[in-house]
Amino acid sequence: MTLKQLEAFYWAATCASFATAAQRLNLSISSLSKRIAELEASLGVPLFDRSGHKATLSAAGHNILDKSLGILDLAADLRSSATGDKSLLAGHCALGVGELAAMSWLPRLVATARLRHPRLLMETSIDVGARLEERLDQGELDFIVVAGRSSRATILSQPIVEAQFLWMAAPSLANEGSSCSALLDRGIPLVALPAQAGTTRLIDDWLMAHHITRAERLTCNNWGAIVGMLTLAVGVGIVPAGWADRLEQKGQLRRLETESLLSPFAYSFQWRRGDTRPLVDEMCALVGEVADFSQPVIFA
Amino acid sequence: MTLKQLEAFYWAATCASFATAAQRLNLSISSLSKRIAELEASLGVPLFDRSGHKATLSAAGHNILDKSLGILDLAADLRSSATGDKSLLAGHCALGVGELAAMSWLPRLVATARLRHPRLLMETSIDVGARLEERLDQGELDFIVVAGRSSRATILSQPIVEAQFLWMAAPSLANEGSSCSALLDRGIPLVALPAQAGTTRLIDDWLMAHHITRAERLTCNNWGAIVGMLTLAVGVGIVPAGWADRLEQKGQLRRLETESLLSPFAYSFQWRRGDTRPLVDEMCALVGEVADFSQPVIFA
DNA sequence: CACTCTTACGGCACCCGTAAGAATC
DNA sequence: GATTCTTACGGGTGCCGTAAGAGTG
Repeated sequence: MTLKQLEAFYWAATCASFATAAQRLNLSISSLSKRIAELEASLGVPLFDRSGHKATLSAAGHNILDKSLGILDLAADLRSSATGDKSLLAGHCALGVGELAAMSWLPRLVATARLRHPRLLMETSIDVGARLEERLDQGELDFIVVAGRSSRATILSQPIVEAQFLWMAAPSLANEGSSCSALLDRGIPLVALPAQAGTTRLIDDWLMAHHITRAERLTCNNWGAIVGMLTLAVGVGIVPAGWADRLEQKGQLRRLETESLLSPFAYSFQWRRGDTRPLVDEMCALVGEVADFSQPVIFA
Repeated sequence: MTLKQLEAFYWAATCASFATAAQRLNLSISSLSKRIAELEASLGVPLFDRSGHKATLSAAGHNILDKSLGILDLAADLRSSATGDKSLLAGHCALGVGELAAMSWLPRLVATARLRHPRLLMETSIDVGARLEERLDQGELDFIVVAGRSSRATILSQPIVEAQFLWMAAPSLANEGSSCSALLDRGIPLVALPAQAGTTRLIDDWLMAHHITRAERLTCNNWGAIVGMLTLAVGVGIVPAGWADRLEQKGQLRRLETESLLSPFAYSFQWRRGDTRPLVDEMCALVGEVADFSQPVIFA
């Protein structure tokens, strides 16, 4: 029994497939498979049930999963306490955020994390919340920061920050004091992210509350393009409050009147249940420090 | 970092020398040395201070000693819980007992242990208490069962059983009702174990209490020989109560009258502080079950 | 000189990745 | 056929023990 075998087993057991686990370990699938086979031989017990299409954890595998994680955690603890690098993370970290985060605080997060943990390699994925959740569940990502809480039992959520969105449109479309619902009623299209995105739920709630059902939708999976379309008077849409201020100062967009504000939109840090690595705690705290959707890093 | 390296480090750190540790691990000294060097390279910190004649734990080494033991314990726990062999010990176990135990309950202990833990190899050492304590402290033994408690800070003691000793002499030396002190006063020598033995302290206490100072002593480090000498009327001596009955029935020895009985003699299970392996708990319980000095396995 | 630990070295075994195979859906 | 995992195989690396070396008391 070796630490490598336990590590291979842990990732194979918690990821959706051996292929995913192998990728996380920078290992070939065959080597991972052999490591697990060796561990099974060493323990004298099959850890996976290979009868089906994909290998699933056996009862014996379930029994030792927690223990193997405990050993790996202790080993990491020993490593960090030996080097004296107080809580210095090292290795490899895969995270996912929405595009809005990518355009605002994600660069700060990576910069800060690299500063505090120079040995930590970070791999960031930008995608819509639903897909990130899927990838987190499959074990491809260590954590994600997305809108709302996850409904999956395998994913834990920690609220991090709230973002305020505002309805806006180009000055050419909306006079000062123009109402959002009036514009939508006039058939001006709604420019927004696709259905899987968290902000789309926010918009739907608002529309529902205002009994607006027949809004025409233009969807785009890129916030920069959406803001661009708004400035070019393609339609109306929502924009983070901080962005709205800047765009209004430049005269590119105008804030719309609404009967009620959009609800503050809660973003949460999400990670896999059972993942007790210090990495998760540290990154959650770090995200809590830097997460701020209101200030875009780059503004055309 | 590997489990083998941690194991090598743990034993090297807790044994008196690398040589002892290597022996416990069934490993050559050079391999052990290299494993430790590799661990140090992996952690980037010297774990031992090699400036002196013998390698001593460095501060960094002290820091990770507990953690490495924790990892090894968890690994052993995982191993046993995976195989389903509920609390089945395996591997190698070195123990030490006095000769009296060797002649009475030690065979029972080994037999019982082998029955419950077929994969456990046992290596028994018979010696006097002081030397066993020394060897336990040096890491050559896992546990010992000796008279009294240890005074060393590095050794923990758990009282196990009390043994009653009786003064006896050959019928040719002592008439029925003869007094022990009278015989000693008449210059009949005392036949006993050497000074390092626990029972010698018991005798000294008794002599002190009875103000007997000028007893002539014949020492021998073998109980069989001592009993033999007693039966051949070489002198007087003490014998475990159970033995006394048998010897008296056969007419080989006669119980002596005394003003006061020898104090009941407490034997204790002793192990190294910090050794939290299940092996220790299990063997302590096992010894508690079988330890009984009163019935010798073989009687001539 | 006795003792403890480290270094050099030859041999064996282990472990990795590529590539092909087996089994399921 | 696509996906998932396992098995065969060549190459390199790691790890062990023997033997010699270095340093201490």
